[in-house]
Amino acid sequence: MKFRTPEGTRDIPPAQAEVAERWRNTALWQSLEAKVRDCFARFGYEEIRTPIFELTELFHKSSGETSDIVEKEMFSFKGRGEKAESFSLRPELTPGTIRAVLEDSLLEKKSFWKLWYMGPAFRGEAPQAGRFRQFTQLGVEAVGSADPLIDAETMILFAEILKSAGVAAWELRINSIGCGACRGGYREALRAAVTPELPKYCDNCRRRVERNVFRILDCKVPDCVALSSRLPSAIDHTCAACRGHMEAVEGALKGAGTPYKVDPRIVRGLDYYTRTVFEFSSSSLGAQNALCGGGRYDTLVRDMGGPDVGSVGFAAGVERILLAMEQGAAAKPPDFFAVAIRPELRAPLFEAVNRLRRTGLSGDMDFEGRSVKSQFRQANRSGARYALVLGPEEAAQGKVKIKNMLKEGEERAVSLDEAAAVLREGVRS
RNA sequence: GUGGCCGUAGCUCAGUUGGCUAGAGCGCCUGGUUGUGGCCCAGGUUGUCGCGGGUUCAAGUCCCGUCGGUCACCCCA
Repeated sequence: MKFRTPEGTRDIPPAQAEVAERWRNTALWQSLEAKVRDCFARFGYEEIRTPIFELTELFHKSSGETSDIVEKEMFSFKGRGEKAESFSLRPELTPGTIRAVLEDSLLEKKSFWKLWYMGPAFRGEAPQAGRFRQFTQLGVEAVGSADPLIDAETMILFAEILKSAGVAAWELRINSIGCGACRGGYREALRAAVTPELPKYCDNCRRRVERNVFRILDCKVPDCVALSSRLPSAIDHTCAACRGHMEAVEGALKGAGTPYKVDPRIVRGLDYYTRTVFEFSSSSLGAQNALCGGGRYDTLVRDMGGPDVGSVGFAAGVERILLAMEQGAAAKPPDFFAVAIRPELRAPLFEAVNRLRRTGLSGDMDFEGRSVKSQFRQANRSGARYALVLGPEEAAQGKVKIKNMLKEGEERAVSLDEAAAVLREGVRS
């Protein structure tokens, strides 16, 4: 085979292709997409769509220069012409979404927006179970509110998505990393606590002390985990306002019956988070077990040149949700499959099929000139409830025969006009 | 970028200490039925054994290289 998908990318064929990985079929995707849209609608979120590439600079400004994502995982390319700016395929959708909110002056029209999105994102990492170079993110951004209830709402919403998708094995962990007022103090407290034992930490962590101490907390090297478990936790260093915010978030989660755990090790890899951060993970996933990550970002909109308003959002991996849900989905079978007894009847049959389709029924026929037996085999395989049979006898009377594929021996000849009614009646029951 | 494992039919895989013409199950096709599917029966179809080189009388099998996949580290959705 000469051509294959680029490393870390996947095709999603129709369900009948029966590829080994159950999640790779468009029937399953469509059913999840429908459920997800329904959840967003029930919670009052509206869809926004943005380009899949943006100016590279946008990601540097928003996601943070030191985050791994912009540091080494972006697919960047030069634009055309004189200016030849650098563009990048989006590694996440939050920056583009906020950019759009500002560019289209959404906040001038309404001071608070609940937006959702779903679309491809790209990161140049080494692929692995549940990790792809092109993957699909779905997420929300609630822009223009500092209300702790909206933090809780995004989490409750995602839990609802998991429920309706049929993902049972999940866990929600939350943390507060403080605001502009208290984060600096915590940073210093961390540095002070880490420095004396610095040689005991891994190479990575030693670099993190200067660049981003907080990330030491989510290092997975066993020695570092042991060391960092004794470090001061963010919650103890947050200001009264941040503590109050966290308590309100927890209260709302409890009230909604959404189970969660406070985990001081949740830090997040992106620079823009403030106060609430959270992560949904699933034990049925493998090493890459994060389903969804999110949190509050109270300074991002302002940093990007917009008004000083608070926001909160999350992003989830659609492939991972699909991977974690155990039930499959089959394609919807057509209402009928038409069979021509003689090759010369294929043209009139084709006409009949199209007439029935125009009435709203779904149906198909053979396009390979197969034998009658084979056509019935196809009818059976398609899952159609009815076979529509056109042979010399029926043609002579201007009729077609309708055969019920589910009931042995049930056949009746009717005029084409009646056929539509009979099929619709049968399909409905 | 680093490391482990794996590349044989459309799919899942077997293939012994190197040894006849490379196999099974499933699928697919045709027939058993002047115009009837599923079940059954009969027959049929498909291979660059990932690629290149080496050892050997002989390589799917051993060696080297290479490409691809996969899992893990890292990081994250």
